[in-house]
Amino acid sequence: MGKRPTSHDVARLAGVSQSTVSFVFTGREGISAATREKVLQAAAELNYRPNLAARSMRTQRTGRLAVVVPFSGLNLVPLLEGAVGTAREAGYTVEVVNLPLESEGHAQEVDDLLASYEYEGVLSFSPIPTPRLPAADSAPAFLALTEFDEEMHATGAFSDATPLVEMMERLVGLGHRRFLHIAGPSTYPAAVARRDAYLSTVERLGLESVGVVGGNWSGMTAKACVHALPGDVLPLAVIAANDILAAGAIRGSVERGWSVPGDVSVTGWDDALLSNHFIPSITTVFQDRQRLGAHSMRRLIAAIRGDEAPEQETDLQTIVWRESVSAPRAR
Amino acid sequence: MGKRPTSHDVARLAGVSQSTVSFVFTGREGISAATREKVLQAAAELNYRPNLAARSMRTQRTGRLAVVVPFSGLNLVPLLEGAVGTAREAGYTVEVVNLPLESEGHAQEVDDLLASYEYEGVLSFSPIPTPRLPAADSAPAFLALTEFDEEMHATGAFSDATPLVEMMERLVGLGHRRFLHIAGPSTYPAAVARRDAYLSTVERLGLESVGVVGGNWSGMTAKACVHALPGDVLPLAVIAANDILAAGAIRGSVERGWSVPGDVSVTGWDDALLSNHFIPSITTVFQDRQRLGAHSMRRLIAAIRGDEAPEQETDLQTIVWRESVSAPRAR
DNA sequence: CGCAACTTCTACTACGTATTACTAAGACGT
DNA sequence: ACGTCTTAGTAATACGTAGTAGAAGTTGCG
Repeated sequence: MGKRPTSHDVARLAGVSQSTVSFVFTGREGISAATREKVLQAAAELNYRPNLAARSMRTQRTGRLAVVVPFSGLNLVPLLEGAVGTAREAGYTVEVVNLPLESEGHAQEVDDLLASYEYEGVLSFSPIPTPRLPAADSAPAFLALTEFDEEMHATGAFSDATPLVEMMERLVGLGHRRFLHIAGPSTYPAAVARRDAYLSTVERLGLESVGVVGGNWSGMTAKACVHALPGDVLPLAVIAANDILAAGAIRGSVERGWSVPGDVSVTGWDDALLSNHFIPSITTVFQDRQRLGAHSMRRLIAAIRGDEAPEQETDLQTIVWRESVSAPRAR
Repeated sequence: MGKRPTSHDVARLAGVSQSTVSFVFTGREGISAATREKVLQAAAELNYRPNLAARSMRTQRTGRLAVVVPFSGLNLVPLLEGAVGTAREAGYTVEVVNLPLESEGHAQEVDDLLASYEYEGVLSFSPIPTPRLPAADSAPAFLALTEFDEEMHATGAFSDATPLVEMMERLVGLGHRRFLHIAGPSTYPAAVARRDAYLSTVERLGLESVGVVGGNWSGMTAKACVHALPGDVLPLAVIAANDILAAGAIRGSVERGWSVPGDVSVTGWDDALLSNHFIPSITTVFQDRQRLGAHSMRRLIAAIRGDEAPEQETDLQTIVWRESVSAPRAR
């Protein structure tokens, strides 16, 4: 008969009380080795697994976390991999909740998630303002990977745009003076951070900026932007917020008969799958998303347990220099 | 006091019994509109949510599904998006379990997942043999997206290699006679299916095959394979199992001074992010992974509920013709 | 008016576990 | 021999819900 065995069944078979079975499974002191062995053997024989729903009701803990994810162009797999793996090691299971960026009422949905009491913590990879927490003491921990501060500037490891500054300085060192930025959508903190870093670097180094164009993650748009440039902008350095935009920019340049990197140097971001095989291969910023995912999850779990927050990870982003960047060709 | 409200609290506030509250929330007949309204208002006031652990214990249903995922090179985001969205609409939550392809004992881990009784169903995007089910009647439903049949040939929508046949026929129509296949790892049913389709098409049409090379998803390997070709193979048509491999092959061809598509035509698979901006843009097979994910989840849920399996989706894969393919240049 | 049928609600119980309070039995010191 | 302390186990209970059996009130019909 296919009835799921309970701790009572195990107790009966082992000749002990249900309490003893429970003690064995929760690892409590004061059980003799002989009894423990008997219980474990009976449990194995019946293929017993504790009923997590019952346990959860008794302990008032669910052992479950939610990850809020904007299923969109960006590659979330490494982030998820890091987060899920870390959570599992800590004994949590992870549920994935889809929260598209475009959807109305992000904050409301996250609020609901928190208020549902079904999760001990919620980790959001969607850029959303910190939601209000439910009134209860037992409010789950919440952690957003990217958060807006009051001035809508981005914070968080994802949004660290210093590699962009470093790339621009290197380009200047190679002889570049004229720059163009192809930006991502302003709903993305990371895109905003890169745009701001671009503008402030132009300002600080006294460079010529042809403009800030774009505004979405479409390579077609990037290509169109390059086609719309005046004919006398060469040599030019294009700082794209993304490898897709960079690829579009390269395509557009080549279509106009401009050589990359001879006439136009291009940088991207994300180290997309085909970037290193692109012709020319694309200079980009590699993000260690798996490590970032794992780190975020560690922070969340520390918050749940009241532990001290783990140290911030460093070197999550590294510049990968490739063929799409060179000194401007003498004209 | 931050105590979570229960149905008893709601009942007290609404002046009814706990049973009535339960009836309202489970939508049972025989509750007057006035009473229902009173209950809902009290619940809203207390911000009451049914405790799913208690409900689950009572109903013996968890409302949870697991998705087993090989976090590896392939882009799983659309698959997950489709699957998670569909499950949510059907009232299920989805947990993500990482099961790397390389790990030992796949079947064991999936068995454990099934035997844990924590999930009503398990959907696997990892290519694994069908695991044995636990003895209980209440065994959860299991569905693997890709399954091996007894001869280790791949089945399942992912592994339908007919677009490859169609691409080869078109290439033959353009005048191609000499082919090369760059294969993926044989642990992937889809890779095996494409290799087999390649070989049988070569056979059927009496073509010349330079070989089947590769064996992983690395573009570097693909590039090396092209470099290793003899100098007199032109014109050549390269059928790569993947856009990454295709990109590597194009890179290798260009490095050897061969023009693509003039000397070498190349096809890929997956429509990777940068494929349409590649120079030349890559002819590929677009997979509607989101639709496939949603369909797989519908199948799983139908199996759980004992419903009839939904009809197989068609047109999940479509060929996208791009610049990397043309008639061989006259030599 | 009386009985049946229906509507609307309530009292009570079971689900499987973790844990508190308690008991029985030795061990130990005086 | 007696009381105390320790060890190893048991009995009993609460967690919050869904659903069964039944009660109270209302309507229908002869």
